[in-house]
Amino acid sequence: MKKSAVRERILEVASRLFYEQGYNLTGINQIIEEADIARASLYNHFESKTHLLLVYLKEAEDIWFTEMENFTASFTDPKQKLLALFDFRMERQSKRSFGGCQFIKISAEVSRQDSQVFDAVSHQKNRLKVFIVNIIKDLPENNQTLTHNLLGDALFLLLEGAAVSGSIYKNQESMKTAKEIADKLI
Amino acid sequence: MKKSAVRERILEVASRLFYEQGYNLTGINQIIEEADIARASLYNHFESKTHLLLVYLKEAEDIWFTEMENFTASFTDPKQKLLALFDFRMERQSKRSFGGCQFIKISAEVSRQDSQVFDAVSHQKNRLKVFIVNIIKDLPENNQTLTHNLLGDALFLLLEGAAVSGSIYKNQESMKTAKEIADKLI
DNA sequence: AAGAAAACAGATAGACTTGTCTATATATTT
DNA sequence: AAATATATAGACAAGTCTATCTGTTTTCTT
Repeated sequence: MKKSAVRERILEVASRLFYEQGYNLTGINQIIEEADIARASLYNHFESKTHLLLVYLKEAEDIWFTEMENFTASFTDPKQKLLALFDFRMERQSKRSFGGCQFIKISAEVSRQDSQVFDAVSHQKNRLKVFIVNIIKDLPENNQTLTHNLLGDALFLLLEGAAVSGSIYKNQESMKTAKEIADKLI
Repeated sequence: MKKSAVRERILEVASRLFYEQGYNLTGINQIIEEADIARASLYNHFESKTHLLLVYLKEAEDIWFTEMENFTASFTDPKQKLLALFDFRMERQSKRSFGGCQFIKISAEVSRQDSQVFDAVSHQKNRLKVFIVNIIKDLPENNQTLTHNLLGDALFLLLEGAAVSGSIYKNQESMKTAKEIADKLI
Protein backbone atom coordinates (compact mmCIF):
# COMPACT_ATOMS: atom_id res chain seq x y z
CA MET A 1 0.00 0.00 0.00
CA LYS A 2 1.55 3.23 -1.10
CA LYS A 3 1.69 6.20 1.22
CA SER A 4 -0.65 9.02 0.42
CA ALA A 5 0.85 11.71 -1.72
CA VAL A 6 -1.34 14.19 0.10
CA ARG A 7 0.11 13.29 3.45
CA GLU A 8 3.60 13.71 2.09
CA ARG A 9 2.78 17.03 0.59
CA ILE A 10 1.40 18.26 3.89
CA LEU A 11 4.52 17.21 5.75
CA GLU A 12 6.75 18.73 3.12
CA VAL A 13 5.06 22.10 3.27
CA ALA A 14 4.65 22.04 7.05
CA SER A 15 8.33 21.22 7.51
CA ARG A 16 9.37 24.09 5.34
CA LEU A 17 7.03 26.60 6.93
CA PHE A 18 7.62 25.50 10.51
CA TYR A 19 11.30 26.08 9.92
CA GLU A 20 11.17 29.20 7.78
CA GLN A 21 8.50 31.10 9.68
CA GLY A 22 8.28 29.28 12.97
CA TYR A 23 5.59 26.97 14.27
CA ASN A 24 3.43 29.60 15.89
CA LEU A 25 3.54 31.95 12.95
CA THR A 26 2.45 29.24 10.56
CA GLY A 27 -1.28 28.72 10.29
CA ILE A 28 -3.23 25.73 9.11
CA ASN A 29 -4.68 27.90 6.37
CA GLN A 30 -1.27 28.60 4.89
CA ILE A 31 -0.33 24.95 5.00
CA ILE A 32 -3.42 23.77 3.17
CA GLU A 33 -3.10 26.52 0.64
CA GLU A 34 0.55 25.94 -0.19
CA ALA A 35 0.18 22.18 -0.16
CA ASP A 36 -2.88 22.68 -2.35
CA ILE A 37 -5.02 20.25 -0.42
CA ALA A 38 -8.40 20.38 1.25
CA ARG A 39 -8.77 21.38 4.84
CA ALA A 40 -10.52 18.12 5.65
CA SER A 41 -7.63 16.14 4.18
CA LEU A 42 -5.24 17.63 6.66
CA TYR A 43 -7.43 16.70 9.58
CA ASN A 44 -7.88 13.27 8.10
CA HIS A 45 -4.15 12.61 8.21
CA PHE A 46 -3.29 14.54 11.35
CA GLU A 47 -5.66 14.92 14.23
CA SER A 48 -4.39 18.38 15.14
CA LYS A 49 -1.71 20.93 14.42
CA THR A 50 0.13 19.71 17.51
CA HIS A 51 0.11 16.18 16.18
CA LEU A 52 1.44 17.41 12.85
CA LEU A 53 4.29 19.07 14.72
CA LEU A 54 5.21 15.85 16.50
CA VAL A 55 5.22 13.86 13.25
CA TYR A 56 7.36 16.57 11.68
CA LEU A 57 9.90 16.35 14.51
CA LYS A 58 10.09 12.59 14.28
CA GLU A 59 10.56 12.65 10.54
CA ALA A 60 13.06 15.50 10.75
CA GLU A 61 15.20 13.48 13.13
CA ASP A 62 15.38 10.55 10.72
CA ILE A 63 16.25 12.77 7.79
CA TRP A 64 18.86 14.60 9.85
CA PHE A 65 20.70 11.43 10.83
CA THR A 66 20.50 9.93 7.39
CA GLU A 67 22.10 13.01 5.89
CA MET A 68 24.65 13.31 8.65
CA GLU A 69 25.70 9.67 8.35
CA ASN A 70 25.98 9.99 4.60
CA PHE A 71 28.09 13.07 4.96
CA THR A 72 30.53 11.53 7.43
CA ALA A 73 30.50 8.00 6.01
CA SER A 74 33.60 8.42 3.88
CA PHE A 75 35.82 9.27 6.83
CA THR A 76 37.43 6.31 8.53
CA ASP A 77 39.87 8.09 10.79
CA PRO A 78 37.97 8.89 14.01
CA LYS A 79 39.35 12.39 14.35
CA GLN A 80 38.50 13.25 10.77
CA LYS A 81 35.03 11.82 11.21
CA LEU A 82 34.46 13.98 14.27
CA LEU A 83 35.68 17.08 12.50
CA ALA A 84 33.42 16.27 9.56
CA LEU A 85 30.49 16.77 11.92
CA PHE A 86 31.36 20.43 12.10
CA ASP A 87 31.56 20.60 8.33
CA PHE A 88 28.20 18.93 8.04
CA ARG A 89 26.58 21.52 10.21
CA MET A 90 28.38 24.31 8.41
CA GLU A 91 26.99 23.10 5.13
CA ARG A 92 23.52 22.86 6.62
CA GLN A 93 23.78 26.34 8.07
CA SER A 94 24.38 27.98 4.73
CA LYS A 95 21.93 25.69 2.92
CA ARG A 96 19.23 26.77 5.32
CA SER A 97 20.30 30.43 5.41
CA PHE A 98 21.34 30.36 9.05
CA GLY A 99 17.91 29.73 10.42
CA GLY A 100 19.39 27.67 13.21
CA CYS A 101 18.86 24.12 14.42
CA GLN A 102 15.29 23.12 13.69
CA PHE A 103 14.94 21.19 16.94
CA ILE A 104 16.24 23.94 19.19
CA LYS A 105 14.02 26.39 17.36
CA ILE A 106 10.87 24.44 18.06
CA SER A 107 11.78 23.88 21.69
CA ALA A 108 12.05 27.65 22.09
CA GLU A 109 8.62 28.18 20.61
CA VAL A 110 6.40 25.83 22.52
CA SER A 111 5.14 26.03 26.06
CA ARG A 112 7.58 24.73 28.65
CA GLN A 113 5.08 22.13 29.78
CA ASP A 114 4.87 20.58 26.34
CA SER A 115 6.78 17.45 27.33
CA GLN A 116 6.10 15.63 24.07
CA VAL A 117 8.02 18.23 22.11
CA PHE A 118 10.89 18.32 24.58
CA ASP A 119 11.07 14.54 24.52
CA ALA A 120 11.31 14.59 20.74
CA VAL A 121 14.04 17.22 20.80
CA SER A 122 16.10 15.60 23.54
CA HIS A 123 15.79 12.31 21.68
CA GLN A 124 17.55 13.83 18.71
CA LYS A 125 20.22 15.40 20.88
CA ASN A 126 20.87 12.17 22.76
CA ARG A 127 21.25 10.31 19.51
CA LEU A 128 23.87 12.79 18.38
CA LYS A 129 25.74 12.39 21.66
CA VAL A 130 25.77 8.62 21.25
CA PHE A 131 27.07 9.00 17.73
CA ILE A 132 29.93 11.19 18.97
CA VAL A 133 30.81 8.95 21.90
CA ASN A 134 30.98 5.89 19.68
CA ILE A 135 33.53 7.49 17.41
CA ILE A 136 35.60 8.68 20.34
CA LYS A 137 35.89 5.06 21.47
CA ASP A 138 38.11 4.43 18.45
CA LEU A 139 40.41 7.26 19.49
CA PRO A 140 43.63 6.37 21.33
CA GLU A 141 43.36 7.46 24.96
CA ASN A 142 46.57 9.38 25.32
CA ASN A 143 48.00 12.55 26.76
CA GLN A 144 45.01 14.70 25.82
CA THR A 145 43.71 17.61 27.87
CA LEU A 146 40.33 15.96 28.25
CA THR A 147 39.24 12.44 29.08
CA HIS A 148 37.15 10.66 26.48
CA ASN A 149 34.05 11.35 28.51
CA LEU A 150 34.64 15.07 28.72
CA LEU A 151 35.77 15.25 25.11
CA GLY A 152 32.41 13.89 23.99
CA ASP A 153 30.56 16.48 25.98
CA ALA A 154 32.88 19.22 24.79
CA LEU A 155 32.34 18.42 21.12
CA PHE A 156 28.60 18.23 21.60
CA LEU A 157 28.45 21.53 23.45
CA LEU A 158 30.69 23.22 20.90
CA LEU A 159 28.42 22.02 18.09
CA GLU A 160 25.30 23.22 19.84
CA GLY A 161 26.82 26.53 20.87
CA ALA A 162 28.09 27.19 17.36
CA ALA A 163 24.73 26.25 15.87
CA VAL A 164 22.85 28.74 17.98
CA SER A 165 25.54 31.38 17.64
CA GLY A 166 25.54 31.00 13.88
CA SER A 167 21.81 31.50 13.77
CA ILE A 168 22.17 34.78 15.62
CA TYR A 169 25.10 36.17 13.68
CA LYS A 170 23.93 34.67 10.39
CA ASN A 171 27.35 33.45 9.38
CA GLN A 172 29.65 30.43 9.55
CA GLU A 173 32.29 31.98 11.76
CA SER A 174 31.12 30.32 14.96
CA MET A 175 31.08 26.86 13.45
CA LYS A 176 34.45 27.38 11.81
CA THR A 177 35.92 28.48 15.12
CA ALA A 178 34.27 25.56 16.90
CA LYS A 179 35.93 23.21 14.45
CA GLU A 180 39.29 24.84 15.06
CA ILE A 181 38.87 24.36 18.80
CA ALA A 182 37.78 20.77 18.30
CA ASP A 183 40.85 20.14 16.19
CA LYS A 184 43.06 21.13 19.13
CA LEU A 185 41.10 19.10 21.64
CA ILE A 186 40.86 15.78 19.83
CA MET B 1 10.47 63.83 36.53
CA LYS B 2 9.75 60.36 37.83
CA LYS B 3 9.20 57.46 35.49
CA SER B 4 5.66 56.28 35.12
CA ALA B 5 4.75 53.40 37.40
CA VAL B 6 2.41 52.19 34.70
CA ARG B 7 5.19 51.85 32.18
CA GLU B 8 7.27 49.89 34.65
CA ARG B 9 4.39 47.59 35.43
CA ILE B 10 3.85 46.90 31.74
CA LEU B 11 7.51 46.03 31.22
CA GLU B 12 7.57 43.88 34.31
CA VAL B 13 4.59 41.81 33.23
CA ALA B 14 5.64 41.68 29.59
CA SER B 15 9.13 40.51 30.53
CA ARG B 16 7.72 37.72 32.63
CA LEU B 17 5.19 36.59 30.06
CA PHE B 18 7.48 36.86 27.06
CA TYR B 19 9.88 34.57 28.85
CA GLU B 20 7.46 32.17 30.49
CA GLN B 21 5.07 31.71 27.58
CA GLY B 22 6.96 33.03 24.62
CA TYR B 23 6.47 36.24 22.71
CA ASN B 24 4.03 34.92 20.16
CA LEU B 25 1.87 33.15 22.69
CA THR B 26 1.53 36.27 24.80
CA GLY B 27 -1.25 38.61 23.77
CA ILE B 28 -1.70 42.28 24.46
CA ASN B 29 -4.89 41.44 26.29
CA GLN B 30 -3.11 39.26 28.80
CA ILE B 31 -0.47 41.90 29.41
CA ILE B 32 -2.96 44.67 30.15
CA GLU B 33 -5.00 42.39 32.34
CA GLU B 34 -2.11 41.12 34.45
CA ALA B 35 -0.51 44.54 34.67
CA ASP B 36 -3.93 45.87 35.59
CA ILE B 37 -3.73 48.87 33.30
CA ALA B 38 -5.86 50.31 30.55
CA ARG B 39 -5.38 49.28 26.96
CA ALA B 40 -4.81 52.87 25.89
CA SER B 41 -2.08 53.25 28.48
CA LEU B 42 -0.07 50.51 26.89
CA TYR B 43 -0.31 52.10 23.47
CA ASN B 44 0.54 55.43 25.01
CA HIS B 45 3.86 54.11 26.30
CA PHE B 46 4.67 51.68 23.49
CA GLU B 47 3.62 52.24 19.94
CA SER B 48 3.20 48.55 19.21
CA LYS B 49 3.79 45.06 20.57
CA THR B 50 6.95 44.90 18.48
CA HIS B 51 8.23 48.07 20.05
CA LEU B 52 7.49 46.70 23.49
CA LEU B 53 9.57 43.66 22.61
CA LEU B 54 12.53 45.79 21.59
CA VAL B 55 12.40 47.80 24.81
CA TYR B 56 12.16 44.57 26.76
CA LEU B 57 15.28 43.20 25.05
CA LYS B 58 17.25 46.35 25.71
CA GLU B 59 16.27 46.43 29.35
CA ALA B 60 16.88 42.72 29.76
CA GLU B 61 20.43 43.14 28.52
CA ASP B 62 21.19 45.80 31.11
CA ILE B 63 19.72 43.75 33.92
CA TRP B 64 21.58 40.66 32.74
CA PHE B 65 24.98 42.37 32.80
CA THR B 66 24.36 44.10 36.09
CA GLU B 67 23.53 40.80 37.74
CA MET B 68 26.38 39.00 36.05
CA GLU B 69 28.93 41.61 37.04
CA ASN B 70 27.66 41.57 40.60
CA PHE B 71 27.90 37.83 40.72
CA THR B 72 31.48 37.70 39.44
CA ALA B 73 32.73 40.89 41.11
CA SER B 74 34.21 39.18 44.15
CA PHE B 75 36.56 37.05 42.07
CA THR B 76 39.92 38.61 41.37
CA ASP B 77 41.76 35.62 39.97
CA PRO B 78 41.00 35.57 36.23
CA LYS B 79 40.48 31.83 36.04
CA GLN B 80 38.10 31.87 38.98
CA LYS B 81 36.23 34.79 37.50
CA LEU B 82 35.78 32.93 34.24
CA LEU B 83 34.56 29.82 36.01
CA ALA B 84 32.15 31.94 38.00
CA LEU B 85 30.43 32.75 34.73
CA PHE B 86 29.34 29.14 34.52
CA ASP B 87 28.07 29.27 38.08
CA PHE B 88 26.15 32.43 37.30
CA ARG B 89 24.34 30.78 34.46
CA MET B 90 23.74 27.67 36.50
CA GLU B 91 22.08 29.74 39.18
CA ARG B 92 19.98 31.52 36.59
CA GLN B 93 18.96 28.26 34.97
CA SER B 94 17.42 26.88 38.14
CA LYS B 95 16.00 30.25 39.19
CA ARG B 96 14.17 30.45 35.88
CA SER B 97 13.21 26.77 35.81
CA PHE B 98 15.37 25.94 32.81
CA GLY B 99 13.45 28.07 30.37
CA GLY B 100 16.66 28.81 28.50
CA CYS B 101 18.44 32.01 27.54
CA GLN B 102 15.86 34.73 27.06
CA PHE B 103 17.70 36.25 24.11
CA ILE B 104 18.15 33.02 22.20
CA LYS B 105 14.52 32.19 22.87
CA ILE B 106 13.26 35.39 21.30
CA SER B 107 15.55 35.06 18.30
CA ALA B 108 14.02 31.64 17.65
CA GLU B 109 10.52 33.06 17.76
CA VAL B 110 10.63 36.00 15.42
CA SER B 111 10.82 36.10 11.66
CA ARG B 112 14.32 35.74 10.28
CA GLN B 113 14.04 39.11 8.57
CA ASP B 114 13.42 40.89 11.85
CA SER B 115 16.85 42.52 11.94
CA GLN B 116 16.06 44.76 14.90
CA VAL B 117 15.57 41.76 17.14
CA PHE B 118 18.66 39.99 15.85
CA ASP B 119 20.68 43.16 16.36
CA ALA B 120 19.52 43.38 19.96
CA VAL B 121 20.35 39.74 20.60
CA SER B 122 23.77 39.82 18.96
CA HIS B 123 24.53 42.98 20.90
CA GLN B 124 24.09 41.09 24.14
CA LYS B 125 26.18 38.19 22.90
CA ASN B 126 28.98 40.45 21.73
CA ARG B 127 29.06 42.19 25.05
CA LEU B 128 29.48 38.84 26.78
CA LYS B 129 32.30 37.93 24.43
CA VAL B 130 34.08 41.19 25.20
CA PHE B 131 33.68 40.57 28.90
CA ILE B 132 35.28 37.13 28.55
CA VAL B 133 38.13 38.32 26.36
CA ASN B 134 39.01 41.10 28.77
CA ILE B 135 39.42 38.66 31.62
CA ILE B 136 41.49 36.31 29.52
CA LYS B 137 43.94 39.15 28.92
CA ASP B 138 44.92 38.88 32.58
CA LEU B 139 45.71 35.21 32.16
CA PRO B 140 49.35 34.16 31.69
CA GLU B 141 49.88 33.00 28.11
CA ASN B 142 51.57 29.71 28.77
CA ASN B 143 51.61 26.11 27.62
CA GLN B 144 47.86 25.89 27.19
CA THR B 145 46.10 23.83 24.53
CA LEU B 146 44.41 26.90 23.15
CA THR B 147 45.58 30.39 22.31
CA HIS B 148 43.90 33.22 24.18
CA ASN B 149 41.85 33.97 21.12
CA LEU B 150 40.52 30.46 20.77
CA LEU B 151 40.02 30.11 24.50
CA GLY B 152 37.68 33.06 24.50
CA ASP B 153 35.62 31.56 21.72
CA ALA B 154 35.65 28.17 23.39
CA LEU B 155 34.33 29.50 26.67
CA PHE B 156 31.65 31.48 24.92
CA LEU B 157 30.52 28.52 22.82
CA LEU B 158 30.53 26.22 25.82
CA LEU B 159 28.36 28.66 27.75
CA GLU B 160 25.91 29.00 24.89
CA GLY B 161 25.83 25.31 24.16
CA ALA B 162 25.24 24.46 27.80
CA ALA B 163 22.54 27.09 28.08
CA VAL B 164 20.55 25.68 25.21
CA SER B 165 21.24 22.11 26.21
CA GLY B 166 20.10 22.81 29.75
CA SER B 167 16.86 24.24 28.48
CA ILE B 168 16.17 21.06 26.56
CA TYR B 169 17.09 18.60 29.27
CA LYS B 170 15.74 20.79 32.06
CA ASN B 171 18.71 20.23 34.34
CA GLN B 172 22.09 21.65 35.29
CA GLU B 173 24.18 18.78 34.02
CA SER B 174 25.22 20.47 30.79
CA MET B 175 26.38 23.62 32.53
CA LYS B 176 28.19 21.64 35.20
CA THR B 177 29.98 19.65 32.53
CA ALA B 178 30.78 22.79 30.59
CA LYS B 179 32.41 24.24 33.68
CA GLU B 180 34.44 21.09 34.15
CA ILE B 181 35.69 21.33 30.58
CA ALA B 182 36.45 25.02 31.00
CA ASP B 183 38.43 24.22 34.12
CA LYS B 184 40.73 21.97 32.06
CA LEU B 185 41.09 24.46 29.24
CA ILE B 186 41.91 27.61 31.17
C1' DA C 1 -18.29 -2.00 -13.59
C1' DA C 2 -19.67 -1.52 -8.45
C1' DG C 3 -18.44 -0.33 -3.95
C1' DA C 4 -15.26 1.70 -0.73
C1' DA C 5 -11.87 4.98 0.39
C1' DA C 6 -9.91 9.30 -0.03
C1' DA C 7 -9.94 13.70 -1.89
C1' DC C 8 -12.33 17.90 -2.83
C1' DA C 9 -14.74 22.83 -1.82
C1' DG C 10 -16.52 25.67 1.26
C1' DA C 11 -19.59 27.18 5.13
C1' DT C 12 -19.43 27.69 9.96
C1' DA C 13 -18.34 28.05 14.98
C1' DG C 14 -16.20 30.44 18.51
C1' DA C 15 -12.48 32.33 20.30
C1' DC C 16 -8.66 35.04 19.74
C1' DT C 17 -5.48 38.81 17.66
C1' DT C 18 -3.57 43.93 17.36
C1' DG C 19 -4.66 48.40 17.24
C1' DT C 20 -7.95 52.62 17.24
C1' DC C 21 -11.33 55.32 19.13
C1' DT C 22 -14.47 57.92 22.33
C1' DA C 23 -15.46 59.67 26.56
C1' DT C 24 -14.58 60.13 31.42
C1' DA C 25 -11.87 60.45 35.55
C1' DT C 26 -7.71 61.25 38.19
C1' DA C 27 -3.14 63.31 38.94
C1' DT C 28 0.28 66.68 38.34
C1' DT C 29 2.12 71.17 37.26
C1' DT C 30 1.95 76.05 36.72
C1' DA D 1 -7.65 77.06 41.34
C1' DA D 2 -7.05 76.41 36.30
C1' DA D 3 -4.75 73.95 32.83
C1' DT D 4 -2.33 70.13 31.27
C1' DA D 5 -1.05 65.43 31.24
C1' DT D 6 -1.99 60.84 32.23
C1' DA D 7 -4.90 57.40 33.54
C1' DT D 8 -9.33 54.82 33.11
C1' DA D 9 -13.23 51.62 30.84
C1' DG D 10 -14.89 49.63 27.12
C1' DA D 11 -16.76 49.39 22.35
C1' DC D 12 -15.16 48.45 17.83
C1' DA D 13 -12.83 47.15 13.35
C1' DA D 14 -10.95 43.83 10.61
C1' DG D 15 -8.74 40.18 10.67
C1' DT D 16 -6.60 35.81 12.39
C1' DC D 17 -6.70 31.26 14.46
C1' DT D 18 -7.97 25.91 14.96
C1' DA D 19 -11.26 22.68 14.28
C1' DT D 20 -15.79 20.60 12.68
C1' DC D 21 -19.16 19.65 9.46
C1' DT D 22 -21.84 18.80 5.08
C1' DG D 23 -22.02 17.28 0.68
C1' DT D 24 -19.79 16.30 -3.76
C1' DT D 25 -16.28 14.38 -6.71
C1' DT D 26 -12.34 11.74 -7.74
C1' DT D 27 -9.46 7.68 -7.19
C1' DC D 28 -8.49 3.05 -5.93
C1' DT D 29 -9.58 -1.79 -5.18
C1' DT D 30 -11.91 -5.74 -6.00
